[in-house]
Amino acid sequence: MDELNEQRQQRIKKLDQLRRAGVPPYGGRFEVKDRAGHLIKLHGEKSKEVLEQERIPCTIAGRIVALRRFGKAGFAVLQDGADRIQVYLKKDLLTEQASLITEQLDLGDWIGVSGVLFRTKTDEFTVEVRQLAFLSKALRPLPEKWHGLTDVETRYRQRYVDLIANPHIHQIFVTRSRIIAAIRSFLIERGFLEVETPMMHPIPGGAAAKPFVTHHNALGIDLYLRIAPELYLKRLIVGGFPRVFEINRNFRNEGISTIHNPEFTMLEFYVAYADYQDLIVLTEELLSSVARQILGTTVIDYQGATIDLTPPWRRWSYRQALCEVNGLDPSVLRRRDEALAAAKRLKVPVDPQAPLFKIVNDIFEETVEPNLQQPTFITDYPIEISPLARRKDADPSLTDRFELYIAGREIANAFSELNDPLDQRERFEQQAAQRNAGDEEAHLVDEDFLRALEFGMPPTAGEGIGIDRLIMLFTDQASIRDVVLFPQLRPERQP
RNA sequence: GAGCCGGUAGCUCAGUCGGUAGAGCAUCGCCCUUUUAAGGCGAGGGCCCUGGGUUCGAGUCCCAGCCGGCUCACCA
Repeated sequence: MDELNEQRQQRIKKLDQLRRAGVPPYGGRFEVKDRAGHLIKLHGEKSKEVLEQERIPCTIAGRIVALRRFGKAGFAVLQDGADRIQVYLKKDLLTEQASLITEQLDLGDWIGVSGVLFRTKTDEFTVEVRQLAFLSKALRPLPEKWHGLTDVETRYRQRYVDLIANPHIHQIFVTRSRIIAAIRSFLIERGFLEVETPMMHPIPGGAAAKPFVTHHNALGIDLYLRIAPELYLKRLIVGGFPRVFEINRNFRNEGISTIHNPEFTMLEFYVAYADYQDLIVLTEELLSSVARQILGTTVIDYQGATIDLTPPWRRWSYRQALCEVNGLDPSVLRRRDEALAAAKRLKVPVDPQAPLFKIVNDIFEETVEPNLQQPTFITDYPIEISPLARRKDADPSLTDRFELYIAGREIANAFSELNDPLDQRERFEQQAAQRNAGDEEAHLVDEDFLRALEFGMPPTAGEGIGIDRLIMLFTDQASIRDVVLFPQLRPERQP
């Protein structure tokens, strides 16, 4: 018999013993009157004498994560959410049935207890148990108490165990939830309406990416899991909602890495009558206020580097940044031969057949992006790589667009939206041509979206923020898998 | 997709030159009514990721594969 089976059998044996004693091993309702964290906050600082005098009753529940028994008494540590509290189980104070339950307890079991708060000889804040309810039996042992669970594969595959064994992981996901809640309330306070748009699209659009395909049987059509909500949110601006946002999943059928999960969470928001400059200010306010609210500071530590989110952040135009970082003459932006030569000199691998904008962009991504550690708005992107953005009035080869970089990564992408339906049709057609030329990620022509624009979309600015990467930044995590509860992995062999 | 690293008890890890598979925690038994990595004595527990090969003999060497991590490529 292998070891897991042996431990499982032992626990099933205890489960039977509970059942024979009339204790259901998988009980029903338990009236929790207190939370460990709240008790600690309210009474955790009180002295032994004060606690003895006040005799504060309490009723809590949780999972047993530590058990120290000696003869006719023992201590258990209950995990209640993010908090742990010690309980004292003394035979003299318990009913016969409760004593019997105590004898059958294992690490991992769930119990509910009622008792009185006190302080032990060693000054530990503790519940002296008078009543004990058995709530649920764990058949599998918890990971080792000292090292916990560290095997990354098991941590991701069995996140439930990771969350039990590693309180700091638990905390990351609490923080994640708080950040998203803070973003949501920031936007709602500013008059945004939260909406939900389709996850299944007949035509994937709003980003350059490879989609997942699925099939609807009754309709007899293929559908695509959305790569972005953008085109639907803009339809809503056309429909007359002046401020909308959506926080939801996007799906992209591409590689997996420390910064890519096939499904990831995206915030997109759209503001009618505004332009991308307004969004620069809004983004500074949003991220710095969330940082203050959740982390208590706008100066954060990310993977050993200090990042200052105190506004204002640097604004740097795409072309200027490219030339300044590499000491290039602006003529490289106009002449393909010069751009190729610059790429070669800078050791940026480029396709010699590629068009000018592609060569320039490759140089940009290779040389500028990784150096943008402090928050930086890169503005005025070329039109060829911005098929949904409005042209700059002063220079129609550029767009009213910015991307926000922090810690060398793109965190946000925003622009004044293209609301000219005729220009949008031309851009789609250019994209379609790029697609025919072999670019699988170029946009498809979305006739219904064009129809919507023809009904008239007010001037609008829109932005997308990658929530997972933002959470990584705010929780100092190097891998997206550590901020996504159930990251995508290859299926394991049936356990 | 490529390169590098890893996979040994439930967990965390050792395993030398190829020679009967080890520790701590966990589990089981006994002792113990204020411990906190409780303690003491004793015991059980292994598909060494999978499949081939070399060898008298493979956890160890070779080949192929599976799973994971990191780096790179693509991307947000």
